[in-house]
Amino acid sequence: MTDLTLGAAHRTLRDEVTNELRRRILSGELAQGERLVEDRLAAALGVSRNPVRESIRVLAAEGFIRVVPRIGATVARLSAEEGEELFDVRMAVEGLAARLAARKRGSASAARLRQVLDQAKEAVESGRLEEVADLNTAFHLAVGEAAGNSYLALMMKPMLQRAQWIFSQTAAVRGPHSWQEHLSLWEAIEAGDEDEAQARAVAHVAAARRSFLAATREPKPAND
Amino acid sequence: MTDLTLGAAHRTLRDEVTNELRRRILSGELAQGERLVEDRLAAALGVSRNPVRESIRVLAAEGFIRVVPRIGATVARLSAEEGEELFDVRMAVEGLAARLAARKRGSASAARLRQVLDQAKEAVESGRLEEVADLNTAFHLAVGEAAGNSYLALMMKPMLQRAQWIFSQTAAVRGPHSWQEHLSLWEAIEAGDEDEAQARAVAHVAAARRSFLAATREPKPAND
DNA sequence: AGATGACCTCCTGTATACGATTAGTCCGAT
DNA sequence: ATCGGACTAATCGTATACAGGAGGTCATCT
Repeated sequence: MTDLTLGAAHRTLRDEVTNELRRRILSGELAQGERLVEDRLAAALGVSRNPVRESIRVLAAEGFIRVVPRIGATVARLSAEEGEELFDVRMAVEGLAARLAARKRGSASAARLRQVLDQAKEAVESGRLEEVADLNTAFHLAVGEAAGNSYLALMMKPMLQRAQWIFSQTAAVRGPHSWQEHLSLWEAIEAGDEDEAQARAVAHVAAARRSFLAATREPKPAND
Repeated sequence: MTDLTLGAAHRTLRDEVTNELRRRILSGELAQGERLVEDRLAAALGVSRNPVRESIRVLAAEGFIRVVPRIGATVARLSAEEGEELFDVRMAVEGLAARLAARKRGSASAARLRQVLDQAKEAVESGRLEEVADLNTAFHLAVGEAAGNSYLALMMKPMLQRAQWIFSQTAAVRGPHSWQEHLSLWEAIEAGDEDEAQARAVAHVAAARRSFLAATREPKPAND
């Protein structure tokens, strides 16, 4: 490992493995219910079992992996109900995040919102769809960070990744329509209108829920 | 390890270590900012470093531990602001939990609520204060589980433990008064009154916040 | 043929070993 | 006396080793 990262900025193998496994789960490369055999993952990633094991514990705490003692780890299974349930949590949490972000408008992290919006606009227009999904999550998380509540942001990260996972599974990409709602939410936050920001955040999640339900009820995904 | 636990019910060392470390953090035996040296913890608990390392990752994901690569782990520090911030999150999340629990009244997990209430009443009357704190967390978590939303319950567990941690640090035990509010919340849930259940849950957290603020503003804790 | 039991393989759980980096300490030079 | 640099101890990051449980397979018995 001739690696030039210095000091605390060093990225350990366990972090790289965690991010890579999470990415593979979110993208569907690792399917729901698939076994995660430590030896094989370690060999595939070119590391020993230890970093893999530590990653598995973290991803289990985040709810992406199910671990049974002495049996092993599998990618979690997400029933349709569990998918739908998440939206209730999101409405409560993201509504709060939007309200607090509006209250704190103009903070440094609020600028990040505009930045993500611009990146997303560009990605949508270029048709880079996988990137759009990541930026979608990034925007929602940026709202959480703009709220200036550290635990809220800590908690939202796995929640939003789980949401991204659900959408990647159901192939219900909302794309451009979704970004107009983001823009609208951003305006309310910038205006410092707490009630409106919360309402728009909740409405946005509710719209995502409808899109999810349409996609799961019918074979053909609603691609609005 | 001549240990008779069978099958999936087996408790691994990492689980035991995780629970023990979490307990020590919540109780204050491990102070904020204290270094967690893997070797020493392993020796103190009579295990090797591996279970300890895996525990550290989990507790870091839950927000109780801060890890800096190549430097080590320390018990997280909680500023007064961070403590206060948590209450905003709790009001949003626990309000939702109470509403959903009221919607689902009569489910199997709703019976658990009554059970915890009874245990707590007994513990309060016997003056077993440490147990009361644990039961307090257990009650709030039981509301989360009665909501019938798996991710909500998953998310609430570390959140409530964090709340318990904060209270143990500030020595702001609310005791009996708190349990009357619990009883009142339980009644609203049992009655299936969603609005009232949410309102009472939010009010309960708001009262806890006031108690927390009073305890942090003044040296002498408000012990209502 | 179906059921039962022994064996065997795979894999997890745990421990130990070693390399690398950090931070503290001591010494010398200015 | 203070600053800088080299040495050293402490401790993390990673790899490897080994024991024991879980599940499958095959043969044998009924």
